[in-house]
Amino acid sequence: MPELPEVETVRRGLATWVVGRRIASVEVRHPRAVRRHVPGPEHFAAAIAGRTVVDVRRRGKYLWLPLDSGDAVLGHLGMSGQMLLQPADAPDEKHLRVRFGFADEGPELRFVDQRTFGGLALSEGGADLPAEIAHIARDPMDPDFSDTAFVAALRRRRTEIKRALLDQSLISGVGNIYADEALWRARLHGLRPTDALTRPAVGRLLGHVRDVLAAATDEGGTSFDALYVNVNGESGYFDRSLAVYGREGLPCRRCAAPIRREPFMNRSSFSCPRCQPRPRGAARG
DNA sequence: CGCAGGCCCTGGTAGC
DNA sequence: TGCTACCAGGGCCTGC
Repeated sequence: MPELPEVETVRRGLATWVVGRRIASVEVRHPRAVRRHVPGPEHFAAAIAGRTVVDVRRRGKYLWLPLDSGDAVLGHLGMSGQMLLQPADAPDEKHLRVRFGFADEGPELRFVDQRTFGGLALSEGGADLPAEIAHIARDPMDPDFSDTAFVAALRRRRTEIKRALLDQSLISGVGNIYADEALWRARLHGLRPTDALTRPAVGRLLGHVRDVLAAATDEGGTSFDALYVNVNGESGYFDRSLAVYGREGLPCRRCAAPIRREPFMNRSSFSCPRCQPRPRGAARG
């Protein structure tokens, strides 16, 4: 569920609360949370303890905390990951995975993750950009994202447009929710073949992707339940603004046709049957 | 190489 | 009531 707007909301919260603070202790409560850190949980904890957080950065759905050692704590929230600032004496969350205590004895940083798809790792020398995520494309809010290169790369693909939007090596930060929302705004069905889209059509779609990501970030992200929250445990409000996602059977906000839901990659796609006609030859869901 | 699909997880809920 | 089945889904990995 956390896509770019949700991760950016968390990044901003962390930037406010942890930059400039020295980490005094690291406690890994569940080894799966640091499974991407090959040297293991003990190494993870030892390499971070004593270091100061100097920044909080993001690319797509990945976050990282550059440390004064030149390394970085790299994190992904997966589906249910949370980064929470909590008083040190607050009771442990049920799904607390990693706890960071600070030398100033102020609020702790806690990584909480119910479904454990998320995780943390120490990226050696990764303060600027962790090598582990070098394959992740820039996201569309990155000032160095190239629109023309994206349009060209997308049109070279031999796949469907929604699959391309979800491909983090082509454009990062977009997940199932915002892909559906951007496609609705662009009046494109997700099964449209990428190589049949014109440059202007892809350019318009990219504009809608950017618009919906920006609007959702302004609202603090989207949340349907208590799983996604910012660092203070608060939910965003963008779910009120969704046009198609999760709105099966409800009227399209443009034309009032009932929103349809179709199976897609073991999950669901939502679209308007009138504004977003299924392309010729595409199998019915 | 590009692309498609399986798998990892667990809490909530629908259905019987 | 209590059980089971299913669903949510991002990214890594494998196989074609």
